[in-house]
Amino acid sequence: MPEATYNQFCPVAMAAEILGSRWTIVLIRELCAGSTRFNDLRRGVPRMSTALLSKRLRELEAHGIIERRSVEGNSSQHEYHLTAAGKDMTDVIMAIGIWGQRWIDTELHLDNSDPALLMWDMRRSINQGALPLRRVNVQFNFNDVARNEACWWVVSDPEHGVDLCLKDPGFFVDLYVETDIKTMTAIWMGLASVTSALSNDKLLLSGDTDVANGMHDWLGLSLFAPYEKQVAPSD
Amino acid sequence: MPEATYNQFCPVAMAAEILGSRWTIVLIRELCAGSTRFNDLRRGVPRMSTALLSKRLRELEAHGIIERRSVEGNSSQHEYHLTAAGKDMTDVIMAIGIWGQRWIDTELHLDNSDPALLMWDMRRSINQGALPLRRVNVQFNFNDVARNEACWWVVSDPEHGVDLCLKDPGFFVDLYVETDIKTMTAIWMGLASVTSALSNDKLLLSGDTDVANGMHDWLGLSLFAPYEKQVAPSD
DNA sequence: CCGTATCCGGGGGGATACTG
DNA sequence: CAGTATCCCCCCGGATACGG
Repeated sequence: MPEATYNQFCPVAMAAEILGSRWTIVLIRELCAGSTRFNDLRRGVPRMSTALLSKRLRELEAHGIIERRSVEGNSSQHEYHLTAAGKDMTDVIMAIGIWGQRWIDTELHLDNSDPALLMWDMRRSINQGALPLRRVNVQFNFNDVARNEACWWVVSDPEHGVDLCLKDPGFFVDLYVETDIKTMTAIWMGLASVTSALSNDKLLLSGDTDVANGMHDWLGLSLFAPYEKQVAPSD
Repeated sequence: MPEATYNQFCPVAMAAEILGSRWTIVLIRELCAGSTRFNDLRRGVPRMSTALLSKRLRELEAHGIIERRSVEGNSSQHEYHLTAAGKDMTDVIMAIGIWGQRWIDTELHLDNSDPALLMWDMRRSINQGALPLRRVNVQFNFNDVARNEACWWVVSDPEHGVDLCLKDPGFFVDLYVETDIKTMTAIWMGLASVTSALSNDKLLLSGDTDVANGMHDWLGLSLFAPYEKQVAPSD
């Protein structure tokens, strides 16, 4: 945090002194999305070093945006929770995200999309209510991604929530999803639909027909998917 | 602008790559407030070097947020206008400002408030409709500010708009406003009222009674004044 | 799992001077 | 008025290794 402050009384400038440092906005987004544990936060900001993450968390705490709590029973475990001020920051994050969704040309960013991050975000928005009332295991295969990050399992269990695995959990696979990372990202961001990707042969579903047909329901999208892009894509 | 990008497809992260560099948020605020000329922008971000201002303007242009136009008749004069994308950024600036107004403790910032910046902001929000339909000249005296920035004249003319002068324009003075910089800033930010400052003897008005009595009307406040602070001030 | 400590390079950006 | 040009320091933040 630069003590080289803007020296302005304007609330925008004062808030900008917090938001202006690298990674802070993205980190707050991850906190607003619900992550509370250090390693969960890491998954949402994978390219941020642990040292910097730790530093930013202390800064946010000092600014009264988050609160650090010990997990009961284990004093070396901690959780980071948004304060009232932090929850109120959701409005800021949404405004920023809506602007980005509407005005930033995405082509470039789609190409080097990180599968781990995509799956981490997708996991969070899976709509269990649209899945059968039993354990459902969906295997995602990305055909254009390095082998060690190409295959993911999303296990939805009415009792345990949704789990994301990079190792085969060994369960029966209800649905196989085969696609490339760019298509999957575009769908999740609301720039393409399951239906259109299927008819383009960019997306292949095999397995349980009901689960396959319901994909556009149980696959929740990005919070910003509803906001239509206002600029034409570059290609 | 760091090419060291966040490498995330999330719209929040993509927008944060623009907003995250120093001064950018404050500069966009000034653009949203209506400044279009280089030197007008400077007055809104007085501590920013011209070199950096120029650089940021080029970046904003590259991002499609502003458009640089030549002033007709003089090709060496330029104006910076928000594009549609830039105008849409107003929502982001408002969200940030509202958050700042509600949650940031202002005490520290009020103390080193810059009178030039305050007057520049105040000038913009003067409500001419609440002033007599003639030229009105209000002289502000700050009793705790270095001599060369202590005295300002605000000249409102129905035909020419509102002008701000640091040199005596020589007109008859309709109203003298005597106060300290902290009080004036607090009033403009909505943290104090003209009435309360008068009764505290922090503010002294002399001259035309009508203009004095109407001050809380013609003195428009900060855009963020209506939003109530959610945290108790530190002192 | 949950961080801290330390090193170190690159560049962001402040200051100053100068031009058309 | 509207910027460029240049210097150069400092510190942000990436990388790596290590402790509880």
